[in-house]
Amino acid sequence: MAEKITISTVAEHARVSRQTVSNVLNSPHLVREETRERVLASVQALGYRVSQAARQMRTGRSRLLALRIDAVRDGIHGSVLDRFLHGLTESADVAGYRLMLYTAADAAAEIATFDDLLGAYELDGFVLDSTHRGDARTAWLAERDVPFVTFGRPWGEPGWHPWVDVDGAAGTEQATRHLLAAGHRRIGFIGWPEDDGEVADDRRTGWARTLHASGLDPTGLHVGMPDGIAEGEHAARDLLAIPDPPTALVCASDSLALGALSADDRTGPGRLAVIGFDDTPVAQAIGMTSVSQPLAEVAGRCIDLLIHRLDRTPDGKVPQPEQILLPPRLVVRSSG
Amino acid sequence: MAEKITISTVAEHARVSRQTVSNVLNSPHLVREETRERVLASVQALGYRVSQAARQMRTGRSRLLALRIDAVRDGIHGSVLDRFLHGLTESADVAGYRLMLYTAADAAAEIATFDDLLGAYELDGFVLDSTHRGDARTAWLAERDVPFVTFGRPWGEPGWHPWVDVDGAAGTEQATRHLLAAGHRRIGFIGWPEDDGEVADDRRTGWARTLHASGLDPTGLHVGMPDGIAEGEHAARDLLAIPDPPTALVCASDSLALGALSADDRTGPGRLAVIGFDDTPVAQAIGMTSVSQPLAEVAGRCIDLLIHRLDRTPDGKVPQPEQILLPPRLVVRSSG
DNA sequence: TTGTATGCGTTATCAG
DNA sequence: CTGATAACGCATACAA
Repeated sequence: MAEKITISTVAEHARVSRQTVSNVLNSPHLVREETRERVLASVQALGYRVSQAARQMRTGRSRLLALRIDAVRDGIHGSVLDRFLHGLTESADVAGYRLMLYTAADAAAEIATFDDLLGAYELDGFVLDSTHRGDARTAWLAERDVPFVTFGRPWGEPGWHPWVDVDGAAGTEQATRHLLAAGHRRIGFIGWPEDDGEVADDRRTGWARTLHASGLDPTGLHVGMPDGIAEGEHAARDLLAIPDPPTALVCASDSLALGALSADDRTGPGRLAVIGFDDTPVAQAIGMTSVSQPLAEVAGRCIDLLIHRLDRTPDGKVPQPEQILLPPRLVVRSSG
Repeated sequence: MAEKITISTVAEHARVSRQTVSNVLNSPHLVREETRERVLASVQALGYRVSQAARQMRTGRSRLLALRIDAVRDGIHGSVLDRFLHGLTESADVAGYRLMLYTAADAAAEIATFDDLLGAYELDGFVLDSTHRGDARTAWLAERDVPFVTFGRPWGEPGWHPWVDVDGAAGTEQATRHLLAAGHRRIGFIGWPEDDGEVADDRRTGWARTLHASGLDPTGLHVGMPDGIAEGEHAARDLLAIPDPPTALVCASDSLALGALSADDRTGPGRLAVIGFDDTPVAQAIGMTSVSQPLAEVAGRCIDLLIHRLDRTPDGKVPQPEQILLPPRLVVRSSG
């Protein structure tokens, strides 16, 4: 076992005081170039690393960020979280932060966990997702001045905290435009029920406004269903049964789209065109056209915003929260 | 902002010494029942939480475990990691540990990260996955006496470190038995190339031995391909082209199985039966029979083994490493 | 059983 | 620019 290498070890080795080493690390501008290089060389030579625990004790900051990881509700969504997680870890890493995971069954439990994590580990910030109007979690955190970002808009008042989101309406708009360009004129939409939240509205809106902009009437061409394959199939059957049925469908999720695809047993050129949302592995697997969210970028921006908020804290004043809305990208495959 | 609640605050509130509070927390048996309850009540009342940073400084233990999260190579595998991750987080939580994430491009980078994490955060242990024969990571960790478990066997000498794994051969055996029971006699196997590692061998073995046990000859009925949909389709076409072709296929992954499925355009009773492996969302989505790994249990056992190793460290002697091999479960759907 | 003293590695303050 | 000193919150040996 190698001896523990502390800041004193380095100081001795570089023949300076302990404090100078600390300065080299934390306030390089205070130290003469020559000295700094010597110290840095010693740091390298000894393989010294600052003890986060000791630093944290002194500064009250842990350089730790936290993210909730849910039980897998809808398996099909797994990969979204997956890619997001990787992006977060990587971005946090380059900024000198680490990501910690926690679980919670519901919002109340999550808030209790905030308290725990803050008390025990002095976490520097949180990344939240699946936010909704009047989210109790964001209110709790804001009230205590805990830094956080959300992946998802606070639909009520979009400006009050930092967030990053993907423009769902722009996504369904792209999908709809693509179908229009392919010659479709009767384009339906399968989404989630009206009262299912703002994301549902958002995605439907992009489709509806695009049809309108082309002088087409979306009335009667959309149906809302809970998310799921069977639900998608059912919804598609309903839409195909109306007079002058749609020749193409835009869907709010890959699950719905997958179901829709199986509702049509025609093959060849006359086949129903279907576009999904999220570009999950399922879509990739079966060659389904889908709207892809730029998750790595979302993650990167989340970290940026959070770090920015963190680094400015010493000023005393909280900076103006920033918001970033990212466009998704249509991945065209064979289904539409 | 509420005042910082330290062990002294609690001591005052409970009218005992600071030390007594510490004892209540760390060595309850040293404290009289009555006193202990009073202290615990104060802890509750004040919402006190021990500072991990301070504790860590004293004890050298962080109550932090680390896991690598890769870039998504094969999207279809995403959900496996996902469920595993959730299981780990949850199990670690109940044991009083937290999970930290890190990324690394390759084994060398991962080892550098070990060093970093150990030096800066004094991590208590690591959970590794995708281990292989002669894994440099496990050797490095073992050499430094760093506690770790792996999800996956060290195929060379199975007994030298704690691990949890899923019995792949048992999985393909179940799949093959299921097909035999359904009346199939010509059952093929699509796996990975011979030199693709031990997992590939393992999964193929289960299939082959089951056919043998039924007096059937597996010769010429299997093909190895890199993982992928297109590869699966190609492999299936090859197998269907031989004289007396298979009527059913067991596959080493859902990707391969998905491809295999699309290689057969027959419908109805005569259709090629296909069974996948991993029970990914894709399988669930399209109703494909697949072998499911008990990921939550794997995660739980990993944490158990790790904690066990951690808690015994004070003894001085390293306990005998334990190994756990878990059986997978066949999820029967419509494809086979 | 309880209290007292000390140190873990770092950073902030302040004097040189 | 550099060096001494205190303090962060907790746990441990030791004495009472």
